[in-house]
Amino acid sequence: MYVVVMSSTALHEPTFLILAALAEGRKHGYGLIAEAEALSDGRVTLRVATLYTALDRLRKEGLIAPAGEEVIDGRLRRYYELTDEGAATLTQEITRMEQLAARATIRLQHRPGFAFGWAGGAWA
Amino acid sequence: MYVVVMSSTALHEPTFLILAALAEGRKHGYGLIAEAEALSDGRVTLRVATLYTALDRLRKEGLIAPAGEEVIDGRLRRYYELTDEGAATLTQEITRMEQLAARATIRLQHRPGFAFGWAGGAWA
DNA sequence: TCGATATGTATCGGTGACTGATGTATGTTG
DNA sequence: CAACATACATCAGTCACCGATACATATCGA
Repeated sequence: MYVVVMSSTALHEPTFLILAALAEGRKHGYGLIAEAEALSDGRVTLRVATLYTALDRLRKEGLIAPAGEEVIDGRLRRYYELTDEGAATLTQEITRMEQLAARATIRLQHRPGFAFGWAGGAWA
Repeated sequence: MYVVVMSSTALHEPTFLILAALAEGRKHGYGLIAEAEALSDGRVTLRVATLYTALDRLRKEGLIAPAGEEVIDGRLRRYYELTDEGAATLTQEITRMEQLAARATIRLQHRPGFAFGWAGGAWA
């Protein structure tokens, strides 16, 4: 009998951005930094310390896997790719975010004094 | 001249749930625990240590404010409510989550080997 | 009546993800 | 030739979260 392990703990933003950046295909460390910055409209700059510790952690968890090494212009690139489990985790995280965002939006619209989008929004 | 302070750091899930739970109106500590559990379909149980340290932090940051105390059945209830700044932060966080979720979804659909939803989904 | 459970507040110490600083090496640019 | 960009990596510190614990009152079942 199998037991499905539900981690259920929400991903932190840097971790989410790494998985999302890898969804398109394999990338190396510095490529991930650029992709995460693009994904967040320049809001988030992945720090190298965050990146490499996260890559190591995610690899141990089986969400990503090494996908070859190349030397470009004399510099080593270590590539990573999403595993099927990583893609599943990302999908689950997306669902969580969408659902929470939708529910929070509804509650905000029920907020006492909510202005309904126009100035001085009283019913009369 | 005003400078808009962009915190830009993503909220952690417990913190987000507290703000979202308060969006409807004022609530007290244990009410927030119940509401957070409902918001997350029972996935997240706010821990009291997390709750009270978060309430204190959010109050200092001006995102929430005390909203009265009552004694119900001999037990004290301390109520909190969202400030306008807290509502703005929550709105911003919702936008962030929706945008990242949408972009991650697109990248997942571009994933090498993506099955397009049907079994053995090859074109040939 | 008495222990267990639920409600309600709060603190302490530990864990883990993130981050600033720093290190090493090579290629490019002014 | 110095500065900068690319590319790898580690260490120590911070901070939100969390398990454990504490205290008080009300309720419920044996």
